[in-house]
Amino acid sequence: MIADSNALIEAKINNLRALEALGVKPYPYRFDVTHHAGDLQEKYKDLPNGEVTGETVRVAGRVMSYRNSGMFIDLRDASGKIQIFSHKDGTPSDLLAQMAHYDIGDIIGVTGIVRRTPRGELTVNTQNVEMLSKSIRPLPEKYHGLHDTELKYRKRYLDLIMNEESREAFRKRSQIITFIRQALVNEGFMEVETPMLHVIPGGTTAKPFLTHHNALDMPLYMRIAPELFLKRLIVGGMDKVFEIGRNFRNEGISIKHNPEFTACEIYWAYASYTDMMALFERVVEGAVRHINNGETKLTFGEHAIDFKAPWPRKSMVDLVTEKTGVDFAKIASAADAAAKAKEIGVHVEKSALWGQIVETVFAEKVEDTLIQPIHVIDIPKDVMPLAKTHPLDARLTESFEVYINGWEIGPSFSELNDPFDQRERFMAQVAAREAGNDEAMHLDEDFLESLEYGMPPTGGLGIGIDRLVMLLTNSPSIRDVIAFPTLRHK
RNA sequence: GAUUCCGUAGCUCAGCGGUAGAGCAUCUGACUUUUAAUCAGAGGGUCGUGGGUUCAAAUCCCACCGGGAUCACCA
Repeated sequence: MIADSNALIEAKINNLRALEALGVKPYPYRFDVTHHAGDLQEKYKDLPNGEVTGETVRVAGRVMSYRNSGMFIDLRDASGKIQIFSHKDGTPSDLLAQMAHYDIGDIIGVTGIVRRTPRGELTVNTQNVEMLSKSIRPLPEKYHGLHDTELKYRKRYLDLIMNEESREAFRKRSQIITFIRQALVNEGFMEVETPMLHVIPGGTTAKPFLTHHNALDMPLYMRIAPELFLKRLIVGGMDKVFEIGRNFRNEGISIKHNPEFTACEIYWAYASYTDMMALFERVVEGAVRHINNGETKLTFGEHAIDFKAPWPRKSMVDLVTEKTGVDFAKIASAADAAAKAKEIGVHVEKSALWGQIVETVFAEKVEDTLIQPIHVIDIPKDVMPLAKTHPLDARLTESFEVYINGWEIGPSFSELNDPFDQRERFMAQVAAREAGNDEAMHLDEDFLESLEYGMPPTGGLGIGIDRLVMLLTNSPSIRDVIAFPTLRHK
């Protein structure tokens, strides 16, 4: 019955059989929980040692520790821990006989009186205990928890049972997403859902996953970004929309990349990128305060990061100049730019455009130094095919990317709504694709048609939720904030 | 994809050419106001898999499987 049975599992099954022999049903249907451990800890935090309350509670959770032959049990639920006390003089003997067959890992429900022991531990004095689910597999080592990274990712439930840091990271993830959603709704944005199965993958440059619809007998791509559909909603008159959801990119896996990841994309009609910068700051600073006792300062690794807005705004070209001494704004041709890049030790492709060269130099020389939050603005048009041309420099766009801890947290721009300009940009992408760049965008005629009906001037914004959660939970790997990261099949 | 490190009991880890080890967990017993409970005893292993070198391999070499890290594309 158990695929990989061993002596430890057999011992627990023996306990299960012993309970059944005593008339206990090991997998009953429900239990009325009246209190949670964490709430009781909070409610009675000032209860003096040795005091007994008059409160009878019903708590349920997992047995994490079993001491003095079961007289003391540490019970943990989603909110925290509470001790269970069953003294032989105060507990019915038939109940004690059952409890002798309890194991660490079992899920039990306890009815009893709350007190604080003379040693200071908040405790429920047993009146009744019920087996709610018999565990038949051994838990990992109680002190060190589960360290093995592969096991943590493949059996996340064990990681969550054993490691408080993991529970905390996923609690905070939920709080961050809930905060962002609520903050946007409070500002009048409407949450929408757009397709994850795309006929044409669009909205960014990335390699897609390809799948197939049987009934329609046609290929479909998993979305790499929701952008083009959200803009269609803007065309349709939904002036403030956002979507929080999964994107899929068929690219390398790393400490900062998972093939499926969560992004929040926001579109705001009649706004421009400056409005989006302020919105970005409100949302992220607010999220930090929300999970950080109202404070804006957090530590990530060796860095102290202050999320307090406003964040500086510096153009990508100027940042490159500051770091390298080379002012690419004064270099007109791609060939000269490439030569200059080579001079300062940055390798660029022969076919690279001016904007691609600037971005490459930025990525190699500047990115890692941007620890405190900053808006890197006015990104070259060559690498931003969906952003409005900058009114003061046609080589640039009205755009920004937020960098924190040297990571790009999210891109944003004034959305290109000129259908003629957009068509030209798509054609440039098509040319790049034909020249061998398999990440270049596809031509999306249907999207162009929607722009031709007229899209208002619009600000757009994307936030990489996983990276934001990493930052806010001091998690060095994206796998620490994605419950079930993509792994090779074993 | 390249480079590099790791894989030993259910878990956390030692051992790194000469009989497979510890702690927790498990089992038996003691103990009944403990909290990494304690004390006494016991059981538990195809050292990731397959090949090779050697009198002898967990240990050295090669391949493969799985994982981590770094690098490249990318949020």
